[in-house]
Amino acid sequence: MPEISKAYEPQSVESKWYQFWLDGKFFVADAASKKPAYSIVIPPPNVTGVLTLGHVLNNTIQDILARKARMDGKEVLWLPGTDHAGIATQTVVDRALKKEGKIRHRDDLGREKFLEKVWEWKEKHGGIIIEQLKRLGASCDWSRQRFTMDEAYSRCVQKVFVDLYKKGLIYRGKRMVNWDPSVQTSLSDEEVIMKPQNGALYYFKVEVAEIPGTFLTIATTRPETIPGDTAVAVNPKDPRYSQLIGKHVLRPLPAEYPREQKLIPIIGDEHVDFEFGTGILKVTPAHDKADFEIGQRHKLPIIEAINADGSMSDAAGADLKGLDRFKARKVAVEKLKEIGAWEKEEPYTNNVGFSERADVPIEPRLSEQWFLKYPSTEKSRAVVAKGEMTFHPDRWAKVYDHWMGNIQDWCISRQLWWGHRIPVWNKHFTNEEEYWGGEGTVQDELQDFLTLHSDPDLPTHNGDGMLVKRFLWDNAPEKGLLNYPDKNGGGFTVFIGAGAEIIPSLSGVDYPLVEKLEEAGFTQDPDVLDTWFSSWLWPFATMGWPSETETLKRFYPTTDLVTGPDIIFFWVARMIMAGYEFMGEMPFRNVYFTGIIRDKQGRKMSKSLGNSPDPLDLIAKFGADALRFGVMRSAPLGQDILFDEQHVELGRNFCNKLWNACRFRQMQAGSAGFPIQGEIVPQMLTTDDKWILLKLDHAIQELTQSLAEYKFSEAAQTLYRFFWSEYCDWYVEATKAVFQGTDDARKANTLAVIDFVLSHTLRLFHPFLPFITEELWHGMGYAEDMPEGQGGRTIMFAPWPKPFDEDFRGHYGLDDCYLEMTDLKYELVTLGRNLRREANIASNKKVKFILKPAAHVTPHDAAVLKILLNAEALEIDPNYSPKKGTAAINASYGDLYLPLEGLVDVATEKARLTKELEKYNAEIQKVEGKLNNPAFTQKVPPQVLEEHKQRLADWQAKKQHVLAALAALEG
RNA sequence: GCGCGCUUAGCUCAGUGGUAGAGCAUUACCUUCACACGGUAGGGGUCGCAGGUUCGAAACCUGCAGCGCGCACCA
Repeated sequence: MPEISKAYEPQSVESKWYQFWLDGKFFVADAASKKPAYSIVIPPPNVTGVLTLGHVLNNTIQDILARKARMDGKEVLWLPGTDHAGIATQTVVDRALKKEGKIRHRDDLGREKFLEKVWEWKEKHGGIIIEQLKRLGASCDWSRQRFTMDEAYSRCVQKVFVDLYKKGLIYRGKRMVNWDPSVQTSLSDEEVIMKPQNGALYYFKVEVAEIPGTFLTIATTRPETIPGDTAVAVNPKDPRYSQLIGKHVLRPLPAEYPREQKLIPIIGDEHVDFEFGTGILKVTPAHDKADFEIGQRHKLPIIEAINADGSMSDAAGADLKGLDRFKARKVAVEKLKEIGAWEKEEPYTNNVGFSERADVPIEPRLSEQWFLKYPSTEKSRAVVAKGEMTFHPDRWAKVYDHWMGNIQDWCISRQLWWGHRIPVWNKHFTNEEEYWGGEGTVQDELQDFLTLHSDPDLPTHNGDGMLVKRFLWDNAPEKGLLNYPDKNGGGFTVFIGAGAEIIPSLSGVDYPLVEKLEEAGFTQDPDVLDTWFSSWLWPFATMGWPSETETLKRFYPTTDLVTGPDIIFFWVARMIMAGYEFMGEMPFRNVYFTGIIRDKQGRKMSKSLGNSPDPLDLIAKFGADALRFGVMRSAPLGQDILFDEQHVELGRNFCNKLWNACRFRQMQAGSAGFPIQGEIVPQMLTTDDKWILLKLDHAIQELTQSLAEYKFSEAAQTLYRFFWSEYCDWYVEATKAVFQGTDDARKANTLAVIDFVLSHTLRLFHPFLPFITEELWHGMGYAEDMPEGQGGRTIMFAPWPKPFDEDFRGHYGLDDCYLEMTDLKYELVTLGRNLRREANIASNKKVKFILKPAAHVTPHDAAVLKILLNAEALEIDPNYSPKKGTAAINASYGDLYLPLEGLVDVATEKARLTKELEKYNAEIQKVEGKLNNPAFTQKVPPQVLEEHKQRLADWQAKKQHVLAALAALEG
């Protein structure tokens, strides 16, 4: 540090050291290393995403953990990568292409061309967030960076699909699913969020067909689905209506239908709540989950009134057909009014499911999808319940447990193009001959291959083995497979799941299966898998599974996972299940759930609110370290973080303080004009030296403890307090007494203490502030004193400071009594400064103090007091007797006098003392009240009694001192 | 509806039965030779409400209120 600027300038420092770390390959994990392993996998951000404050929080924590682990001597793997994020990415690219006017709909391009565009987009924008993470200082092993659609990763996904299928856990079925009409895909239950919506409850009436003139009133929130009604239901125990069960009503819509087409039965079903609405429920099996179940129970027909895109179908009738579902609601109401079926509407708030991503109301829709029955649920649930895997904060364990206890099958297929395509091929055959093919045909060849490589243990339909599945129409329902894949015509369909193990390049079998299948007219299932169906494999798929790689052996299970609680079910729970199912072991030992970043007002960050600052702007303005520190200092465990730029400013100020504290040391060394050698001479240590060393020891202990408990904000506060309030405010100021003196040996020793403290402090700071600490580590020359691999090249591998042991304390004479002794000295200083202030003496005015000490005061302590009090002179006089007009404070360290003649009017000082006296009197009364209570003195533990007695004595002593001071003032 | 969490200074939060704390904000004074991205000293709280346990409650128990979250859901 030859030229030290007055303020820390992060920009050039940050890029310099990040490049240095990359060049040194310091982030690269060595699977062959003998060190104990520490590993953490990044929650992969969306490949096309940009860095948000949420990422900053999350990745700073991970970086702190990783850097701390390196300093603890661990072999650290922090494995980075990105997620293909099916819906999000497809939507982004789709929108961009439309905006450029290149397409009106993705069908204009077709699947293959569209996917090319997505890959182009990925190549162009996919690196952005990774580069941004580097700006933040993330110490990821970039040589192991993965993407969820890397070729090897895709093979993992295929293998998992086929394995789970073989285990009977994946099945295809026609079910009620959550349908997003905007993207036109199914969604899992987790992707649907319920939102209260202000709507109306519409009442309309229907005539009972068998009893003309008798009408029933039905309440519904969705009149537009009336054309899809295939029954009305009442509770069989409801005396008002039970006698009507078995009769029919005339459905009012579509209005143009003839009478016989309007007849729908009145059925009895326990599901109906007779207190809601009128106690009569219209049953729309095609568009409501509960109604679908009623429909199944009563074998009701299903009429689809709404199309996949959310428009009304032909079956909705002439009036509604083609309309958007919400427009249709209004039109349906109008129509009911027109035909005289209308009764009334009431305002009503109900919960409506919204697509989490597209934020549009989802539509329950009957469709054929792939489902997964979750594997390894019991182990996964137990490991958290038993505390073998720890959640921080632990209340999330309860949320997890509840979900695991009510787990539903997972709809894993999506009607998208961007994603892992389902590894299933099928072809419909009209007859057996066509299926078997003639001698020498592709068909025949396929049969031979598949029979050879199929799994004999698999339950079969026609003896074809595992990977060749023939689902005859007749057999399909028995297997719970409803008419897959289509139900047109006779014949049968062959279904082939091509798992990773039979793809030639992996199995060593030289047979291009997929090509042959396609040559034989097979087509691949058009759907892709839910993005999370690849993400849930992340901890081991990124490490080379299914191969038993060295990385996997060394670093799986991972140590910590850091993520947001919003994806506890999407990702965390599923990773745990996948870990047990495929690795036989938990994927991570500890999970840390961050809070959610909100703005100052507590609102979620969002683009539309414009309350989401760009972290890169903040880095440019304040520095990456400042951003990290500011965020960490305001991120208590388990609570949301209210973000305010002031926090970052505080981080910037803190870095500057650190910078200048080091600058101060350099300036003292420079002016000392002699070579510094770092050895501390124990005999020369002052009480201040011992005090700061003991404070350092405390800070090391507290910090180590906080980090072990994942209390990052507490850790940041400890650092802040130690460095600013203890080191800078007291110790540095106290050392000026030495540096302004003439004793070179003392100066050298003080510098040695400073170097000791700073070199430890920089290490304690490094996980939080990687850039500035590296800069100072080298600039201050501390690197030179360390062995090559342990701080000599980079602070990254400098050993994490350990609390002082007995030998160390003994050698340097670090007895805890110095803490108390020095605290008392500093207390005197604060009281003395207070005296100045109360006397209205300007900060820059030097005045004379007289100290009447309680014990011997060394020349060093006297010099320290003089400097800290900003005194012109400090006279030590054990026999001092104050004259009239002298302000005084009385502390354990001694009595301090400030002759006020000509400085202030005595009345102000008198008022101050009187106020103080009142305070002491009140305290004395409080303690005396307790001590005079026999119930207290008899029942309280002796130790507490002693404390109270001592406290009383202290207050009384202070009172006496104030009385004396008042007397002194008056002379 | 079920479950979880929160309520302490203007703000954000620590505080597991014994003298109410921190940071920020705020007020006053100070450009003193590391730092004004700074220094020094202050002011500010019936610890959500009501009961109970206890010699003693911010803390433990019960009830209530308000806020937030998760799950389920009646059309």
